[in-house]
Amino acid sequence: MTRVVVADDQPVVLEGFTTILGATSDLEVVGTARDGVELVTLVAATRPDVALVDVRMPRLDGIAATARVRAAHPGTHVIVLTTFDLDEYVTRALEAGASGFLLKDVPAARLVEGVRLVAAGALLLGPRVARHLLADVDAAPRREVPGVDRLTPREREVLTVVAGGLSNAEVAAKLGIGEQTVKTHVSELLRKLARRDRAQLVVAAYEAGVVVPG
Amino acid sequence: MTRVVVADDQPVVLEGFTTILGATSDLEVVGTARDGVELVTLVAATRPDVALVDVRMPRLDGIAATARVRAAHPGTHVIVLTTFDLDEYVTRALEAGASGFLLKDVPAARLVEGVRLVAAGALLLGPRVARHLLADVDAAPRREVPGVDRLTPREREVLTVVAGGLSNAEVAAKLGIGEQTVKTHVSELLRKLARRDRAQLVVAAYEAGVVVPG
DNA sequence: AGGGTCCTCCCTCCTGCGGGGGAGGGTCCC
DNA sequence: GGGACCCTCCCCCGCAGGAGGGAGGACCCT
Repeated sequence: MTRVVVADDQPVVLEGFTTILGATSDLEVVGTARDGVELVTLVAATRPDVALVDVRMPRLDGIAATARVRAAHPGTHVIVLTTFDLDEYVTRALEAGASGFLLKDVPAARLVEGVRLVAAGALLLGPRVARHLLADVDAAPRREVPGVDRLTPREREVLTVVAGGLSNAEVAAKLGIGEQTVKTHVSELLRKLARRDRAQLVVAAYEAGVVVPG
Repeated sequence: MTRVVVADDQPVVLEGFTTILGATSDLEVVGTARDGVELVTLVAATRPDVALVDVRMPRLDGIAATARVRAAHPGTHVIVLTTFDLDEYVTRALEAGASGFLLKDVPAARLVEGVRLVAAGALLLGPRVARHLLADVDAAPRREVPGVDRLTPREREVLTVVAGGLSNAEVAAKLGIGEQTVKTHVSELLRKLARRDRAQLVVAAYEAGVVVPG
């Protein structure tokens, strides 16, 4: 059962969302709030899986409320509700820890699906927001690790898994190949990246940005 | 009715996804492909709403196939299928125009929900991918590593050096102590941080922010 | 049709690593 | 004085990890 709270200053919106979510067997609305302050208190009291939060609210707006909720209760994923798909809210909301956006006139089916996916930890964005975000990805800070560019796709994949701290046998199981094959890939990684053992391989992976901490 | 095609070189995957999607009333699998070239032809012929595409395929890989599909038919939204939700394919796939990622062992319900949302134009990312993309936006979210606060000063020091990829003998030389002593500290680190080997210790160090890449 | 790359898997050999013990000396504080 | 830590060092032992080979099949490009 996924537990949800809804925050909006418009009673009609509150009513609508509660009705839709309450009609779904695996979703449950455990509370509603009419402003940001109420929301923060409500989340602290009910510890919901998902919070639907309007951007525009009295006393404490949706962005600030999202930041407080995320800071105090990381287990609660926030979906920001907007009337229009305004880009300027998007970045700030994401920085505040929001997991997704929905328009207030979203079809019932999509609302339900979105809540479920966000509860599972997914990030849910509209198409325009996506492009906006991708611009930042290109600026990802990576250190030059000599040899990473000469890795084959499979080797890169193995590196990622090894960098998670898995043993050869575990890597083999995860990739569905033999342990001997993993050893071959690892040896090749050590040679190409000029490292000595898998611990140094983990270091190289973090330096190269193949994995990101956090 | 949402029309879907599936592309994967593994018949079992093809079969599984087709069965799941076919059992849903508003989804319809209108074709399958075993490699990228087949996929491009299939999309041109059927104009589906969503294409589920494996990253690893013969002849034309999933990334390249995605780029061609998106260029020729922007109305078709692509979901990339991966074994992991965080690997070197993610960024390239998004640049190629993919709308989302799903693990091959995704639960049926989430698969169906994901397909519907992507068909509607949403961007769908897993939790780890989301963090990856938000790495530059989000302000360095240091993960809580249980036990790191119970380390003695010397242990913390050893951890930092070990996280540099040094062997026990090298750590000993660097700290001016015996190798046996280093082993004792390392064993203690493994125990307190609940890790198995020094590779996992390196991971823990990066997660805890004891060392910082870049 | 052939050369090159990649992925896959097999073998032997040996070292470094980590588990599981024990033990002495140092400081600090009760 | 007697704990309670912390740092230091020692032994034995089993094993995963890595070196150094070889080999077959699939694919790609020319």
